[in-house]
Amino acid sequence: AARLEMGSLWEEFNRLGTEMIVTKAGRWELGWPGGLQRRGGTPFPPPSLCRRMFPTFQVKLSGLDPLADYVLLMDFIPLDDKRYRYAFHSSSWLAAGRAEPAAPGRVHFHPDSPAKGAQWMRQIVSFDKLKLTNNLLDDNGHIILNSMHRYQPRFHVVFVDPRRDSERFAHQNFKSFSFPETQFMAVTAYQNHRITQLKIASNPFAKGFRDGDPEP
Amino acid sequence: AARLEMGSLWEEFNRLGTEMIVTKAGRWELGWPGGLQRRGGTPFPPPSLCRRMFPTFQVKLSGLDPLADYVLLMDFIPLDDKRYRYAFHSSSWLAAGRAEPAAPGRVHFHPDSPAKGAQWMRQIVSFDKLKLTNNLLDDNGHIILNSMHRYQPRFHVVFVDPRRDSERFAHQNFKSFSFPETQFMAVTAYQNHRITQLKIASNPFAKGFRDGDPEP
DNA sequence: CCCTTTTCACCTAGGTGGTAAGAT
DNA sequence: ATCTTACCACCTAGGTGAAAAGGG
Repeated sequence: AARLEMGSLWEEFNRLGTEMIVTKAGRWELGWPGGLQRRGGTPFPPPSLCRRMFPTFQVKLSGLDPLADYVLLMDFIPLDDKRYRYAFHSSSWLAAGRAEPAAPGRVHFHPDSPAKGAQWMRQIVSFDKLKLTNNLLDDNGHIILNSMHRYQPRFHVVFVDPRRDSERFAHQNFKSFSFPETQFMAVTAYQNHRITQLKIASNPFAKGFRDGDPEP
Repeated sequence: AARLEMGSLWEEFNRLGTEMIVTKAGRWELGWPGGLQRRGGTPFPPPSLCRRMFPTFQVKLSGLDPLADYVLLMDFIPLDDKRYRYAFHSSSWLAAGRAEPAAPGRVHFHPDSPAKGAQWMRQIVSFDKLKLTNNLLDDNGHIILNSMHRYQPRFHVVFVDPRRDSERFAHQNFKSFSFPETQFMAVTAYQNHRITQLKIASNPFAKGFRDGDPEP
């Protein structure tokens, strides 16, 4: 079994309509567009400025065979075949035509895979290395999504079957989980200001944008 | 086979007499000694202020079975049974009695262990998570060393034998490497100023202490 | 006296949304 | 008008040796 962590935060976002930022910027071939430096002074910063998800997808696993090997991974499926736009006057999303051609289907393997069931169950499994991009040509292995389209994250547990011709049992060795409260709209910039404010309030890295004061 | 990376840097340190810092400070039970905060404002910082090695121990592996599993680990053996002190007037180390009782013998498993030979050989294997402490009661799994004693790092490659009663072949499944240029003296503060200057010049995290200017 | 511990300023490294400019 | 990008200030997180303070 798999229990979604931070469920109440996910639901809080979901009530407003979760948005996740997607960017391009996979790799810098020759340097920095407008100059040579970025911030502190790293001349040629390392690859990937693509965005993580917030909230981070995290699960607590149970019921695995402690001694068996498992591979954990995630993918993202379109929730419908529509394209959306945001209507500011009504603060709501409107369908705006059919979906663009689906991006290359990619999966993200949890970097600790494969590992024993005991290891996975010992603590919360966090997909905080997963990054989203809207670059169809991305070659960094990130998850490719279309902006202004809706997605459902999926989580898969694959039992590594030591038997030969284990392919024939593949369907038995595969368990998938979809948590509806983790659905989101991919965007290149936040549309709903209440989403922005909730991100700022709950993401530690956005503390610099907090107005007011404390919380418990 | 295993080739030591950054060999010329190790040799440069070794010619001067490499020193590695060891500290206590394994865990903070209740808070911060002189108050509640440290720097930026983290109220209860995460464990471990113990020190890494610099240079970092890194090797390039070859000749492994790409499809077999291997565990990589390191340990540290005393180079002699002496205690040392540093004579500033002569800028040299002098023997100063017998060694203190040996610290609990610990090993550091590379955190990617176990992994396939192909994975280990794909890129340089770096032990940058390895930390040194002089706290005999350390319970964070760090390597425990006595200050003012000399040590030889050792690197071990263990073939994970899938056969039953593989214990009987353990000696065959174990390959060890010692690079003499990685010997060092454990200290709580640097003694030889030339070591300090070389650390400052070559460790990126010490850039704040560099006087002069550039290098290629 | 010799060695250890604490605290600090200053870095590396990289995750935030804001903003203005650019693209379609 | 709508969406995208580049750059920025401001964070989190944590790895440096210096200097002062502490301990035998």
